[in-house]
Amino acid sequence: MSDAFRTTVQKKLSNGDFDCTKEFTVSMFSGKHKLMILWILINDGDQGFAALMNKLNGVSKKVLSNQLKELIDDQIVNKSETITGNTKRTAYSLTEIGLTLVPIINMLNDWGKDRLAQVEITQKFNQVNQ
Amino acid sequence: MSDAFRTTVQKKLSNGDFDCTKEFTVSMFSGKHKLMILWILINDGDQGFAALMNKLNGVSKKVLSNQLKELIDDQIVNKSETITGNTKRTAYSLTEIGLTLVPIINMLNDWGKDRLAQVEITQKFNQVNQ
DNA sequence: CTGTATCCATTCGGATACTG
DNA sequence: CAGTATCCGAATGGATACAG
Repeated sequence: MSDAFRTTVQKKLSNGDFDCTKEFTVSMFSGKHKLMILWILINDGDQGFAALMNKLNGVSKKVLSNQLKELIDDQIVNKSETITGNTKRTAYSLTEIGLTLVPIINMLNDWGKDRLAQVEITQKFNQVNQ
Repeated sequence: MSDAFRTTVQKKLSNGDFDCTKEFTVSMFSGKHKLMILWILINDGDQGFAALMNKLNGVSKKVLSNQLKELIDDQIVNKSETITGNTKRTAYSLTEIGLTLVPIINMLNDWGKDRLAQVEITQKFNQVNQ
């Protein structure tokens, strides 16, 4: 899923058209890796840039950087930098607003799990009857 | 949002990788107009092609056609054709599986409404304090 | 009315090289 | 470690013309 949502929603909103509330919500996680980024922050806690790179398996730095920027822009994710001596440490974490997305993400996960289980059963059923 | 989700998720699934349950759910409505299509079917009941075109405001036939095809493919939407005499009537409706998305879509709508209200209040607050 | 076929512009994400 | 810059290919959506 690309981000036709985010751009379109932002245009609508800046034109005073607020009839896109559900699209607005989806635009929070419509980047290809955003859901997974949020999932990691929810389950594994705060993460540095490299840790996210590893856990995301196959994202380029540019893309990860962009998706994080948008999440920060949308106030879903917070970036903190702590400097100890001459080493800088970056950490990304969920904001309070980001935390309010957790029930939604869990619901998405549950629906997908149930649906995939259904599909699997159907496939087996069809195989048996072939 | 484009449909990087749908394609990616389908590839993962066909490779036996089922670790994308939430992405799978989002892929159900990741096309630019799918959420709105579902919203219309939920609130206004079954619709013909032309009715959807009108209510969607600015979609091209090709795009609408594609998004409907994918929704049908995902078993979220059903297409029925009734022929009376020599006139054919097409109607799109939600399937039983499609109906199970309703709570999710309502949740998305609620979150967006609340969040936009927050943002609006914040903006007014900032204006007052300028 | 309900689409399909073609062409085109834009956007998004991936690979790679470079920087502090 | 944490990015930015550049170039590129693929995918999406829009406009328009044509068809059953």
